[in-house]
Amino acid sequence: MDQHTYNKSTIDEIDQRIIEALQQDGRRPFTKIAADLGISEASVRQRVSHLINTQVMQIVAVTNPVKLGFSSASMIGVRVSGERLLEVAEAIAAFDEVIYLIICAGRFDLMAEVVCRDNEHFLNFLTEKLYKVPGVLQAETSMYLRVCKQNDWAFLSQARLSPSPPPSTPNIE
Amino acid sequence: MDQHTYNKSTIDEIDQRIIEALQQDGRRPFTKIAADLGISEASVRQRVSHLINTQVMQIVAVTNPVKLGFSSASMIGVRVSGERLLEVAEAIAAFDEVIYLIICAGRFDLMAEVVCRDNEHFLNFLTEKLYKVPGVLQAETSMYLRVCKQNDWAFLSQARLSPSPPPSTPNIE
DNA sequence: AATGAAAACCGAATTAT
DNA sequence: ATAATTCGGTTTTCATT
Repeated sequence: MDQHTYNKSTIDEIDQRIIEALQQDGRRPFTKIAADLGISEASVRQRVSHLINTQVMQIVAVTNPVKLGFSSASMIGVRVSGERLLEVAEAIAAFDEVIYLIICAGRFDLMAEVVCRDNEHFLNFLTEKLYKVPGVLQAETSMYLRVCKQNDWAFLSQARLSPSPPPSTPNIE
Repeated sequence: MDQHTYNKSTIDEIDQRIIEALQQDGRRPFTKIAADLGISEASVRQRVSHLINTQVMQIVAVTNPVKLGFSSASMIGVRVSGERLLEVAEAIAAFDEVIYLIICAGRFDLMAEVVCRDNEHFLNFLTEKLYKVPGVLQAETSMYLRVCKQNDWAFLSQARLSPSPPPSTPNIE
C-alpha cells in the first residue's frame, strides 16, 4: 500500500537504468526509455521528475572548451595562509577563468581548474589575478595535455548561477 | 575563389543563446527556445544537431555523488614512469571510481578525480587498484572538503563577452 | 495503467541570403 | 551554397481517470 506516494529516498535499479540512459543522451524520449525497461512512460517521467527535484540528477548541456577556442587548461594546486582560507577561496572562485574550485586536505589547500584561451591569457591570469589575491602563498600548475576520461558528475551545489552574469555588458554591437 | 564559404565552425550569438538555454535545462523544448529567440523551431533543431555533431556540445544527465551515497571524493596527482604513460593512463581510466582523468605537464603526469562511497572504499581503491597498476610511481591525494565552484566545462558566457581581443587567432582547423 | 487532447518533434521541400 | 522557414504527419508529453 501507499505505492502511489513518492517519498522514495532510495535509488533503485530502475532509477539507475534511467540515469544511465540519460547520461548517454539527455534528450532520449521517455517512451523509448520506458520501452527498454518494460515499464510505462508515465513511470519514467515521474521518476525523472523526482530525481531532478531531489537534486540527484540534472540534465544539462556541457560544452567543449577547445572547440570554443579555449585551448589552455590547467589544474592548479594552491597553498594558502590558513586563517584566510575561506576568503581566498571566495576570491579565486570569482574569477571567470576558474571553472572548478575545491577546498581540500592534503598537499594543497585548494585545487582550481582553470581554462584560458591561450598561454598568454593564462600567464595574465596567474600574474594579474591569482598571485594578487592576498593570502595565496604558492601555486603549482599542471597544464592539461589530454583529457582521458570525463564522466561529468556534479556536486550541483550552487552550480546554476545567474543566467546573466553581472560583470560586463552582455550585448555589444 | 573567395566565395563566402560560411563554414559554420563559427559559433554565433544565436548558438550561444541556445547553448545557454540548454545549460539551464537540457530538455527545454526547441519550440520554446525558438520562441524566446524569435526564430523557427527547425532552425533551433538544426543548430543543436550541428553543435552536437561537431562535438561543441553534449546534452547529458549529471548526477550528484553525495545524493547517491558517494561521500569520499579526492583529486590524486600521479607520477608515472615515462615510457608507460599512455598505458598507465588507460588502465587508470578503466576504474569505475575514476570519473575524470587528465594527462598533464608539471608536477604530476596524471591528475585523477576519484569518487568513493567512504574512506574504506577509497583505501581499497588505492591499495588494490591504483597502486597495483604497473608504472605508477607515486600518488598524492587531496581529499575534497568542499566544492566551492562548479561550472564544469559549461562557461560559454565567457566566450561571448571576450572583452580583450585574443592575441592569437581563434580559428583552428 | 490507460486514454485522449495538446504539444513537440521530425523529415523534406521551399524560400531566402 | 548555406541557413531559415513552412508544412504535414508522427510521436511524445501530460493531466485525468
